Amino acid sequence: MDDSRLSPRKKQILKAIVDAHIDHGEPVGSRYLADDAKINCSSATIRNEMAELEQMGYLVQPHTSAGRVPSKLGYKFYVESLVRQYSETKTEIDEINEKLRYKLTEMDEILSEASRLASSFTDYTGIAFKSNSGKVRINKFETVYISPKHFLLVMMFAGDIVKAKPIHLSFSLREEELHRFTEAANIYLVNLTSDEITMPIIVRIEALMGSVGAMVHPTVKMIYETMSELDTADIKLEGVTKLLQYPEYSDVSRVRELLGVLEEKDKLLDVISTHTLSDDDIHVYIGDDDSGEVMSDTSMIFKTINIGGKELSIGVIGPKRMNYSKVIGMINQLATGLDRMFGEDKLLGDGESKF
Amino acid sequence: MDDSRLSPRKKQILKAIVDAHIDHGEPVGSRYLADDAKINCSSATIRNEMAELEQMGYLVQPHTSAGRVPSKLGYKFYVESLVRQYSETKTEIDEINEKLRYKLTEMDEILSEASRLASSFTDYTGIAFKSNSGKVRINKFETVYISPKHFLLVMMFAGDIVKAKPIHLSFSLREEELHRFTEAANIYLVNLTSDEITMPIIVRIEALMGSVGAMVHPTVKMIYETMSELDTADIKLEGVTKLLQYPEYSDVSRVRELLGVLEEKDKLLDVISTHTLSDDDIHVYIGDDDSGEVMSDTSMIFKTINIGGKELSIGVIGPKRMNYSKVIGMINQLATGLDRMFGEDKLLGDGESKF
DNA sequence: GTTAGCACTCACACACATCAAGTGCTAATT
DNA sequence: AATTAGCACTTGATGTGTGTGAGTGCTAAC
Repeated sequence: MDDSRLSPRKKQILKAIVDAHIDHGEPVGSRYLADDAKINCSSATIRNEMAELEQMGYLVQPHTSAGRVPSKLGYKFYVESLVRQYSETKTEIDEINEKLRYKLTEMDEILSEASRLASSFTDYTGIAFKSNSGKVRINKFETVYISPKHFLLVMMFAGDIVKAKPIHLSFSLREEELHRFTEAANIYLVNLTSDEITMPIIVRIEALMGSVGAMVHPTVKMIYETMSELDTADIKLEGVTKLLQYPEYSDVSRVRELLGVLEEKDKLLDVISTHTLSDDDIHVYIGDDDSGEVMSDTSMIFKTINIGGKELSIGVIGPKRMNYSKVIGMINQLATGLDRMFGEDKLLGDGESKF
Repeated sequence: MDDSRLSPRKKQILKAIVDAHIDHGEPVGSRYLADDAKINCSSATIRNEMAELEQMGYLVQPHTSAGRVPSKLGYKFYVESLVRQYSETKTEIDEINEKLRYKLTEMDEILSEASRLASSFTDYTGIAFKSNSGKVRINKFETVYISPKHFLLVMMFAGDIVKAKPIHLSFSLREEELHRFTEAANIYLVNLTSDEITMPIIVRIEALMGSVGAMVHPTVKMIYETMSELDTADIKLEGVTKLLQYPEYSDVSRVRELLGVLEEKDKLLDVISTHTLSDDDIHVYIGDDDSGEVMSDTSMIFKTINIGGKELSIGVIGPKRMNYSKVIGMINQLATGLDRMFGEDKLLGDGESKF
């Protein structure tokens, strides 16, 4: 953004307005800025400056006799200056990367935990999601024989991801036959993506299995489903209720609109992917009231990190006037914090006294 | 409940009032009942009857010049007569019992799916939960060697529950050593509940493992965590947003209160366990405005079924004036519906054209 | 036992006056 | 030329009074 158009005092005033608005949630007047915020000039001067800032598009006036509120552009300026300030803390990411890598199997849990933390560190809704970048490939199969009609299918994927699913059959299978299937799977299915599992391949395995060919279909189905699950995007939200404390959401119709979007996770991912201003790896969505966007008066801010080949994003959702300074700091901290969290011994809750 | 106090006409009027209130959400007046509902007497007569019903405690009047609204007792009468009507459909449960049994490993998914269905069949929030009845016991262990620092731990529990978790070590383990651990675990840990895994047992296994004794702690920790997870109660909610469409929740503070309870799942389970009127296996919670209960103006209705030793409850949460008739029918249907759902071939979405 | 009629109650909507916050503009000051 | 004081003006918010309509309870007639 071209900040050069703004004199130092304009910047100072703009920042003060955003700060004040974030604190109190109401339009900011010239009087307040002159008296309580430490701007060293009279309210009249500030009014003049505000008028110019409004003309430049950084501020808007809800109605003639109200104070000013930051516009989308105003927030953008504010946030970008903050991001610049924080962006030094970039080193630790690779560390977590390595540490969390082995937890990838429980990506679900990581997402939940991350969004829970993001929410608990702030007064906003926590969000964590993985995008659907890249198809996963099978490395190797293994099976565990449990009973004639019941075995465990172990799938190992690229990037140290391991998934195990129980398979139930309606007929009996001998251990030797299961072993034969494992070998076949390791020949015909390895190194494929879910899309590449085709009918001819299945038929060939079925042929190999002879009289128990019927076990192939449910098993391959499970393989396919597991791979699809790993491929698809996923979002976890935590602490949605926290938003209700803000006056922005004192109108139920607005709450409904917002929760509606949050509940439809596809839609949310869509909003994220199309409407996000990214600066380094901190992404910011700022809802726009004018252009009738889906989530007006609402902002999202999150950071994307790359773990074991998957992109994982952590952040918060809150009112447009959310405390960006705090949030950006928190998100950066969270990256390192997660590290410690997952590394710590959390068994038994009451410490390890028992063991 | 003692219905004998109510004349047939009183019952008819009471039912009509509940119905009308459920439909329109507003107090019901005598005029409406006389004209639009098919009560064959004049409004004055109905007024007299209503006055008596109010005195008996079945109706309440928000203010002098408003119509009547069913009281908790009124709803109770209404619901009970419905439950009686539906309670014949009791046979199918054993069927689902058997079919879903093999899906138990993914109890999580069953819960999610069930609450999703309950919500989609109605215009209310779906709820599904398992209570923490009974501790799970280990039947057998199995391990799969993946790499020197990485193996898969397979745990089989009573009731055909199988869980597999990957274990990552910071040092190397030989396949033979892993095998030795599996044997030890099958001797010392089988048939225990999570509480019965004690320090002496762990020490003994560590001793057996000799130089690689350090692999015992993280592994047993995972076993303990897995068992705890199976033991603890869990709730899944779906479609919380749907509640916002009802005028009962047009006040944000009320929404906040409700969502607050729903988000704290322990609290919700507590409400469920203490405040529920049960009739057969259909349970009904009716919020009471007077007694300052947690969820005023809100009702829950759910059915409990027993699957593989675990109690699973499915139902909905909605405004007090929810469509009980529809909901009770739906819940009974859902039991059988789930059956078909889980049995169906859902692979590939676009049918099985591909295979 | 039922019904018609009427006086009464009360929430709600509407109009209207008042209030306070905040602006824009002009003229005076530095 | 920039800053400031002062003042008229705008506008949402708040409070008050009144009318309206839905609905009741009661009494008297059927």
